[in-house]
Amino acid sequence: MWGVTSPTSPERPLRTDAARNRTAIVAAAQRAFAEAGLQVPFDEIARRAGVGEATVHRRFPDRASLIAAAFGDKMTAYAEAAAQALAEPDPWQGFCGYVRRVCAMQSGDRGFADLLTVTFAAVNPAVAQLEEHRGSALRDWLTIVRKAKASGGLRKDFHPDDMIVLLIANAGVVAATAATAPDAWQRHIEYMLQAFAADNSRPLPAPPAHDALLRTMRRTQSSSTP
Amino acid sequence: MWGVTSPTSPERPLRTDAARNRTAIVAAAQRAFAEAGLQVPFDEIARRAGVGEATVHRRFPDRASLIAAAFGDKMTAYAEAAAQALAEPDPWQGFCGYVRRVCAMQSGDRGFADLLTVTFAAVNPAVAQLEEHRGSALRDWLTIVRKAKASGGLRKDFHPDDMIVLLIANAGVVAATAATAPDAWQRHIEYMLQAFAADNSRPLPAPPAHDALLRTMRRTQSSSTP
DNA sequence: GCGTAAATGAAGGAACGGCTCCACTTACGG
DNA sequence: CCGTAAGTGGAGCCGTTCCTTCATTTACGC
Repeated sequence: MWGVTSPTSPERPLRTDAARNRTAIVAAAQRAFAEAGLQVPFDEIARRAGVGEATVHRRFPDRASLIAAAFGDKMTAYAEAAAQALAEPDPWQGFCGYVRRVCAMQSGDRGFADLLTVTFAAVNPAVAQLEEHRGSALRDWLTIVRKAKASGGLRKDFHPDDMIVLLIANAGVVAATAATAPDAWQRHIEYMLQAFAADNSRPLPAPPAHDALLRTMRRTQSSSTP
Repeated sequence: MWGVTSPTSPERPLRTDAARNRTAIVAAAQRAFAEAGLQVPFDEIARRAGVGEATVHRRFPDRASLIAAAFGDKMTAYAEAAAQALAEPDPWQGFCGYVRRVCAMQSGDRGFADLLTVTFAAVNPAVAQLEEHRGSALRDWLTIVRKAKASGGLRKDFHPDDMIVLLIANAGVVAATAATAPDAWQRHIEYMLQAFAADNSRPLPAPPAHDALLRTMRRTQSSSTP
């Protein structure tokens, strides 16, 4: 019973004032998430939107619904970035460009940084679409990796899941440094890209089981960065 | 007025029952911090120690005092690890071994992982000693880096502060994967070490200002990993 | 033993965040 | 216009966490 989740929903449309408020809430949530991460208090979002807290809860009964509404566009852009990287003529450039681009998206939006390291159970259509975009990006990523290896640019023992760990690491860096050294992530990522290059690559520990990483992303809430 | 901070303090010694409780609190805090990070609720620690919450607050008026008491030994080991790495005959092996060792310490203790990415204002002797050990490790680290560069193993454009970002990244990885893929950090670190090697190194973005990273570590609390 | 200062923890205050109730307001079809 | 269903937000409940108060218990010097 999560009510109407989109202005163009098949359900009975919202009254004009309600639709206006819904838009304001989503916009406020986008700003608040970007600045403070996915766990911003609801009352902060309500305050920014100029509505009561109850209105936020009425329109978005759980955090996942609000997150899905707030990040719909950004997740679309995320999936499109993967598709574009795939179209890049030089596969290794496509690979590097994609990694840089996604990490840059994380650095510009703390909520998005978090979002890329967490999955949601699809409790409503908006959340499901979010996860679909994630899946689409992932499928393209597998191809990006395959072609980058074939081109000789990417080391052969690179595992697609290495990107998940990279995103988690980058989310940590971005969260910690956003206020004080907002470009710190770039150097870290360039180090990683140089490590991913085929030249001079040396043996690595085995990657974690894919299942384990999926479970990692399924963690609901946890506190970690002190 | 933060009471007696060590059983061997110059102040009037604790009564035997109080000393026993203090020891139990520190032991409980070590376990709780290791499992759940630096922000474990005080009542959780009190419960584990089998004392009332008030007793914890009486002995350790603020979180920093308790953290300092709980991590005294580990910070000593941290400083010693740097000194030992310095004694290693092959400077590049010393460098790699130290990075691996410190990251392993982070992976084994979520509280310690957090601790290495945060500094505390020295409000009492125990905290001051903690920060002294951190400083000692840092001084040795500068030498480790210098010698590793001189030996030709470490790339010349490596900056000592790169380790801070690495510790932040690793803390994020460890926090996210501890429950599900506890060895995930190793592969990430090996990638980084290969990137740090002198062979085939390519240009990097400039590192952030050192001041900015110090300010980063001075952040008090923040929530980030969702 | 015993008097006393030290030590204790149950209880409670204050701040916060999620979430709900419900009396009041507003849009909008007729 | 106006009746009504939709919409709203202040007020308040519940759970959590930090921290303090204070009546009771305990260790220890004599």
